Amino acid sequence: MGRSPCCDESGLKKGPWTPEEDQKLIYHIRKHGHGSWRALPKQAGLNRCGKSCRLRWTNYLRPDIKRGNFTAEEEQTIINLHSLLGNKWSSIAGHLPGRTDNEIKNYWNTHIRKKLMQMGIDPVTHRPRTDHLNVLAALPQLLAAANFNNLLNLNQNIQLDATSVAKAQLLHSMIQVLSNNNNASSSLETHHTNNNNLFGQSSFLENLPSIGENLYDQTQSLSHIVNQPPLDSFTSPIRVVAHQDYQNSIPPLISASPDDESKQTQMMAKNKEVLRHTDHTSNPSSTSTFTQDHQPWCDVIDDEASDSYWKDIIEQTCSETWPFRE
DNA sequence: AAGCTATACAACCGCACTACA
DNA sequence: ATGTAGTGCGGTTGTATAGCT
Repeated sequence: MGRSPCCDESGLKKGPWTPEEDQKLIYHIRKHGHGSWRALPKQAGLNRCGKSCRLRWTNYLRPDIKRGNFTAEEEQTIINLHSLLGNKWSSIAGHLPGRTDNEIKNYWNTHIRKKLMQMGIDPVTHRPRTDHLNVLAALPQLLAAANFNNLLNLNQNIQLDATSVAKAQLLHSMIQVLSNNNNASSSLETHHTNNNNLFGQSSFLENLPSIGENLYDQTQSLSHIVNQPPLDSFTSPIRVVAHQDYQNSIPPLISASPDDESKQTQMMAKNKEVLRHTDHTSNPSSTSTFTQDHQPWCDVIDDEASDSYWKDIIEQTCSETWPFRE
């Protein structure tokens, strides 16, 4: 059960590999296989520990490694899988042939994570990074979104796409926050007082309840029509506690109670089970299917870049809440 | 042009686990 | 039952380089 002391030896070289070292390692492995990693450095004439050789080979020199930029599909797959698996980089790598866990981890930390944060998505939870002050800050956009009738014209278009549902869900959740915090008018008024231009109209506060109810009604009726949680209840960052709960009350934007957390945990387990049964191979086609079936909310939004007010909502919400982010 | 800062990525560290003697 | 070797894995660090002042 002990730990390997392989790297404890002194005198072994550390740091970046030289092309000569790479050549030695490649030549040796091609000729003899890696066999025992511990014995390899000596046999190959390398002044490195076996662990270092193994890492260099598996992360960089292996012939089946796919170098170069990640494709949009790969990026999408990573996001989807990360929302289900968390930081299980090796598991994620199993779904991306030719990519290593280290490469995916680095790409996540340097690109995707930042991207999600800029969109107002918490890269850990895959939920919107909002609190009520953010929602308030985004209210100008919400007001614009009150023009929502086009989107929600159910008489004309009963076949709602995922994008519409995602938008409805976002609004729905924001409105819930408003409703929950409507009593906290002191905070609202403070905000209002300090930001006279925030709402752009002095009568905003008086109109707020009716605006909220209107949107609430619309999104509420939408959820009834859809007759299922608006998005995959796990993949969507705005989580739905349970179907019946969703129909009877506004779902919480971010679960706060232990009970909600336990439901979410159950949901996560269920989704992982589904993933295990539907996507347990590493072949690209299954990954592709997964990607399409579980397109996350953030990308639904992203796909609709033309809907600028939605992007504005996300961006402003994000910028108001996390002034310290990159 | 020089210095500073941020970013990206390769490599390392250390814990956990399995297999085996 | 116990200790060691081997390996997997996630987190962290180091370094080269691009971008900015």
